[in-house]
Amino acid sequence: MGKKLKQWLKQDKFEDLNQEVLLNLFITSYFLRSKHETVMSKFGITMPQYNVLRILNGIYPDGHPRSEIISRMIEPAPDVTRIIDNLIKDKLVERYNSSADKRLSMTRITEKGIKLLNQVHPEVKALGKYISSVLNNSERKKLSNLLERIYGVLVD
Amino acid sequence: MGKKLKQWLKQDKFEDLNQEVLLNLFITSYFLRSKHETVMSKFGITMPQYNVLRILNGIYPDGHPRSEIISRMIEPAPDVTRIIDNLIKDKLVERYNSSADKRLSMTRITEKGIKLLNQVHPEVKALGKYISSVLNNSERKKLSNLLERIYGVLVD
DNA sequence: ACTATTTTAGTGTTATAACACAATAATATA
DNA sequence: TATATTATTGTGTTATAACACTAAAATAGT
Repeated sequence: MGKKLKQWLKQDKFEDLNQEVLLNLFITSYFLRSKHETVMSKFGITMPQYNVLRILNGIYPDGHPRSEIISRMIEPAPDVTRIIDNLIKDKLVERYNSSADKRLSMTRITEKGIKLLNQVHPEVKALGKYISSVLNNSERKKLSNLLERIYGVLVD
Repeated sequence: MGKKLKQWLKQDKFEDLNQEVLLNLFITSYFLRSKHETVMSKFGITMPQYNVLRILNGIYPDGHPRSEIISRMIEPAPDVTRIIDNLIKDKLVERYNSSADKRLSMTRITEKGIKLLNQVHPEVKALGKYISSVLNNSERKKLSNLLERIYGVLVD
């Protein structure tokens, strides 16, 4: 119990169970995010960029205003403007103006962006399969449920 | 099931259970890290800085070489040199040379650093109590166990 | 209809992170 | 012992993140 945690941190005791959960959560997230980033870098994009592409792909052929993109991100980034700027440089997305609300700066994914996403997708899915290789169906459901209860109060 | 996740991402369906677990993990980690960072910023330090202080506190009055600090971090940072530089500016840690191995740049926490850590500690613990307010004892143990099994292969 | 407030985007600046590289010391090998 | 390899740290550079601020347009209130 807590053996892996001890190995990771080279530490042999912890404050209490809460701290143990907290640390395990951070470590697991870091572990998986690293793997994720490795995949993304193979395609020349970063995690936040992938996130934006994924969101825009969901509403293609329409686009989203900047604020909407932020609110749909896993980790809302304050600097989405520059993330989009960089995606535009690579022609993976494009900006256009909303006729309804002139303040809004809309962004939509391009065909090149979709093509890239389709290449990335299988590798992301393979990464997901790793999880099912270590946890069975009911365990994954249980884990998902426990996690949602932690951040759940926020979205109540 | 997956209701909170849907609310967070404003998305109504997911690839599969693996993706659901992955997303919930990232979101929960982000959620807790944000709370953590808010606490830290009240004391004028960042998360990586807190991490280093916590590690050095564990071996006080001795110190650790840079490489050892990195290997004990939750998220190993490549740029620990500068993190330490900043901590030295605030006199929270200090450098000294190892007589055994002249390559090593040792760092130890100062009394001021320990004092700060003692102030931060109750607030971090309060954050931990949040977890026990939403998950009971056996649930936290279960969660911890499931998480360790995900990153566990790495430290085998 | 006019004014105040709110929402939204982008920019400028500073700090931090990521990555490659150089320098020095220890260790391994011949 | 002499040399090659490895380990460790620090620096230089570039890119990204964080934060405050400005400007413009929409909305609310009078």
